Amino acid sequence: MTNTTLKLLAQQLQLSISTVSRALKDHPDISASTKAKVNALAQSLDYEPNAYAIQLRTQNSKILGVIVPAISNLFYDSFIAAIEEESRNNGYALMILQSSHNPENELDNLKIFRQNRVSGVFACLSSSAENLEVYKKMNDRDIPVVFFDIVPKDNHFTKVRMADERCAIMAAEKIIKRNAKKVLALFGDEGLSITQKRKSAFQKFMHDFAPKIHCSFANAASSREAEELMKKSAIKSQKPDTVFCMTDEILIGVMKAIQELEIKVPSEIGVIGISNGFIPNLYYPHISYVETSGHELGKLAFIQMLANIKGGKTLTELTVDAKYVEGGSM
Amino acid sequence: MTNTTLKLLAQQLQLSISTVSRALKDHPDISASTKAKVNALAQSLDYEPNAYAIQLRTQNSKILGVIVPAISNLFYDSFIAAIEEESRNNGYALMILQSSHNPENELDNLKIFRQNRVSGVFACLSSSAENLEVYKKMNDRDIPVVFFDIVPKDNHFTKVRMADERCAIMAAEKIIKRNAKKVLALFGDEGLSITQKRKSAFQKFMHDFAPKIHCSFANAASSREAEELMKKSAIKSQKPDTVFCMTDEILIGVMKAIQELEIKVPSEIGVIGISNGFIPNLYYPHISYVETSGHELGKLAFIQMLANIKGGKTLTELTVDAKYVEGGSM
DNA sequence: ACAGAAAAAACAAACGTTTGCGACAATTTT
DNA sequence: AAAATTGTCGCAAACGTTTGTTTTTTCTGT
Repeated sequence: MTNTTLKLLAQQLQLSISTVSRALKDHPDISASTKAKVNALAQSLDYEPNAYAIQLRTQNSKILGVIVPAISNLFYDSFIAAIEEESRNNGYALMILQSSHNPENELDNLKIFRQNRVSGVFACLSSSAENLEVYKKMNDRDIPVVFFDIVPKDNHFTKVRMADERCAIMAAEKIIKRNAKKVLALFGDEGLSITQKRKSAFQKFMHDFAPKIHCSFANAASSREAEELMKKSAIKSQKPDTVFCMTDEILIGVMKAIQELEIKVPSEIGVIGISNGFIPNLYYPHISYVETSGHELGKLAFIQMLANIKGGKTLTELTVDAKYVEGGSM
Repeated sequence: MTNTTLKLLAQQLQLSISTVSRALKDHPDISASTKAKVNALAQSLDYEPNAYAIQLRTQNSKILGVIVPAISNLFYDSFIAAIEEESRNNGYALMILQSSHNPENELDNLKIFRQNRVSGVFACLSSSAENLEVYKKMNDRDIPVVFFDIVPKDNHFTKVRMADERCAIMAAEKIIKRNAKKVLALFGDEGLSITQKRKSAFQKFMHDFAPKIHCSFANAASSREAEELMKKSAIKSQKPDTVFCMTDEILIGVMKAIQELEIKVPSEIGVIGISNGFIPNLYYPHISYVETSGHELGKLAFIQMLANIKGGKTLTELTVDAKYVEGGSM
């Protein structure tokens, strides 16, 4: 079955293509009666405008690209869900690609985006390798780029991210309130700027406001490592009475250790994390956490994108604030 | 900055557009020397073919659509990850939309797909409401549809899904091997055909091969409900010694109850689930489960899609088999 | 009844490709 | 030496829209 086009409609109605086109979009030049006829026929032949022809003509694809390290990720998928929703409400379609933490894939994906003349791209850098030239090239072509979560240091770009320092500090505050004596603070991949920010903010705050609390810091690149660190720490004579987990991944490892060693939460040990909330609510008691909402971030990113698309350049770094969610683990 | 087009290249090289076009795709008509020149200039001006013009001309979009109830889902996101990977390897781009379990959104999304003349769509029905006409319409327009996971009963479509009955039976076998005396079997939303399949297969198998084991069956629509059911059951004088969880959601609720009541796994109770593996590995000991891999399913779906696109119609229902993964919970 | 204005509709070009066909030279064949 | 073949390349139409401009039709007021 051949697709129905404006031409087909025009022929059947003995009208010109332009008249049909204008009728369909309710242009004032067209009489009410013709509009009615056109709409009726379009309906019955279920006409669907060809998006490609439109974009070719208008140079506006109404497609946004998203590039994430991995879709299968508790944080990113809520981010994606948010911008997907916003996109649909604003007449945009989404094209989602994942880099799988591989810079090469990232380049391939960006090429697809360029070839599809996306109206904008949301990007989360894959790993620490900042190959920013490509993104600059997109900006040169008037394709706005909004970075989220893992953003470049360069501030020629629009960026949205969580208030990383605030997150860490909020957690530190809670730890101090709990009257902790000895805390184990576990952070993620040392190469990531997000880790550095959270770690240094946490360290500084603890040092400034609770110098007497004994803190041991460590980095765990995986859930497994976090589990090992927790186990080792629990065997020592001086067991920690509170553990801070910078990411869900770390929290998972820590909780596995806690379950295995049958340590009681929160009586024997307090647990606090930074998370979007899914993982902390898997346990009993629920783990207290500082919420970093991918959903919120997505909404914010979308607003920025729209502003970029409509009103030219607005190069800013925005952060979405965090809030503390009480579980029963502190 | 204006995008570089074939026309621009042609002008700068004093060649015709068609020659440039052919040179770029290594057409035998063009001499090696011209090809070299063209490629060189194209490179330096980094020419990117306009996907829209191409599709308008060739009527082939090289874009595939995916429609899922929700991206934020442990199962779907691995499915998506798989087809995203395959797509990229095969020169397709992916357009992902979520229906949010809302049939209306599903329709909107399908419209976007039609307007973008996607080459095919992967669809997972949102809820039990089967509005299949739309999908038939897509097939009429030679847009292949591959249903996955939640598929229609109608067999005019290509479908891939997990071997639901087998999953349930494999779990039942393990339960019998464990010498269970009293088992609590928890299933999901009763309206879903997937629930019915798993439940009836499980029941029948237990009845046929282990009639002496006492089984109580129940449906839980949410994690919360599962938690309640588990708690109630554990308080009874006749506690179950084994619990079967049809989904991750149920497993989460059950484990929360188990942690709260401090029941020992597997000595006091055996736990087995059906899952893609993420959730079961969050606990200590790891929960034993029958694996339903979204990843596998995605690969299979993609193969089916390619077959549909290339070789006309192949209307079949394929299932991917499950395997048992031993944790420490049985 | 007629000029002039307003309303309605048609014309045509453009967006960036692909591709069948024809043009022209250089080379080979008879 | 004429004819056929081959190697390179250009012409032009087409894909389905949108939109500025022009043409045709209809409606005013006098």
